[in-house]
Amino acid sequence: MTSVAEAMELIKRGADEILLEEGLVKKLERGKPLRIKAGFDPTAPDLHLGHTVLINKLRQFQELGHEVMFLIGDFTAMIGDPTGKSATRPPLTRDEVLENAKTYEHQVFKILDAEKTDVFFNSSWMGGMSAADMIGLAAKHTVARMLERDDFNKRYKGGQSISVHEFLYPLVQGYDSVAMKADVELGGTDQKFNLLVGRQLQETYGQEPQVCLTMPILEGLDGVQKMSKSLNNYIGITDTPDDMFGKIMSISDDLMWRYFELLSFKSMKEINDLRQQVEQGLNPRDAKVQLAMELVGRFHTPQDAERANESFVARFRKGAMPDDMPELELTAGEGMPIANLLKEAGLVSSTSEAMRMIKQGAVKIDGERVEDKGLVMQAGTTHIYQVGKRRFARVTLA
RNA sequence: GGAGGGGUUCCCGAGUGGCCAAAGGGAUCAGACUGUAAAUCUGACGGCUCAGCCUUCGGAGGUUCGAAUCCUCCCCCCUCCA
Repeated sequence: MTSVAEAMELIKRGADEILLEEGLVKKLERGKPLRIKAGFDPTAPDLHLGHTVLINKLRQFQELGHEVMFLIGDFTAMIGDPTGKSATRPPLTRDEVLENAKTYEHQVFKILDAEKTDVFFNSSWMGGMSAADMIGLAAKHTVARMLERDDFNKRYKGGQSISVHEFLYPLVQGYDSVAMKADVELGGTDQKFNLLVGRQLQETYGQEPQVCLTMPILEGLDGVQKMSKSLNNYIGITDTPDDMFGKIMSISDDLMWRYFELLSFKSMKEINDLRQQVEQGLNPRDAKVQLAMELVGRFHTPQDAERANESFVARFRKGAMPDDMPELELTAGEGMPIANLLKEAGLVSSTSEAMRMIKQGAVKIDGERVEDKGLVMQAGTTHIYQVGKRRFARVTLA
């Protein structure tokens, strides 16, 4: 049995803020499994490692023997979270929501134990709420308190519009905590306000208020901006083993430690030991390999991780070709100029780019650098074409 | 509804008649180097039948030998007032 102090230390790892810490200690001291809530928007089923920071924390609670409640915000998705400056989202159909939810669960259960996770949909209690109930709920909170929220406040003061329904989002999210009798709710730091509304509503409804635990937003591959698909600095959990491995190897040596803390299941002691070894001369690359192996192994298999590692070493340290690359056949007629071929094969986006790549010495055929940009490839040949270190294709001209 | 300001190449942002395919930064890509797709340095960065040509500066017209730059109309965004 883990002591309360030990549990607190685990829980605090990587956490941005715990409100209130005393509250959590008190709950833990009762020795009963706590009800841990985390809500997810069913609009974006493609998870990346940034999302998993929170899910890892859930897993930790699960390992400590608590009850994880995974909430799919199918009802709240209709409102659209006003957090940040997100634009109005198109409403989803029931089928889309269910489809997304399924993908979500599938991806999430690579981290969480499906057997020990309860999945909830907030439409199951919100859907039946009448207009009168809704007004009742709205009556529990004041405009002044809503305006305490930083982004509402800025928008209000800045003269930007706030739709009335946007005030409902935190209320509904808060009410979810009431309906689920949550002891703890997890969220990103940007969710702090919403989480606190849950606390307040629970008190209004005569429940012990939940503890709010916020997790930091993970930086993307650039190490500066938050990881997101639109910034294209993400590592998707469905990325191929090679890709995932490579992307992790591409993060800076500094950022690596942040990833270790937030993404690795290694204990902080192990991580600190590793860090010390690097300070004493261990190649940071080797530490990064460990991280890459762990994560690829988690989302694929340990064998995949092993293979990805081998192919990474072969390709980037020894300059070998990858084992599998796209194979395609193009019709050449009377031969095809190299620039067009590269474009057709999808290795470059335009013939202009192809010309540039050739000038820069980035294009190779079967490992031989191409010097002549007027080169015409004959029909009936098969070669491996390469642009840079990462783009390959085996092309047969017919 | 009224008064101002603005829309430039992926993003930010200079450019107010020719020297503009358009400064600078970011992102990206390539090369070199290396300890890695880290870091650093160098270069490229609209398209094409590629040392030549074609198309871009919110949209449509117009003025001019010549327009991102001037004129007209239209669309969109922002700020202030109501």
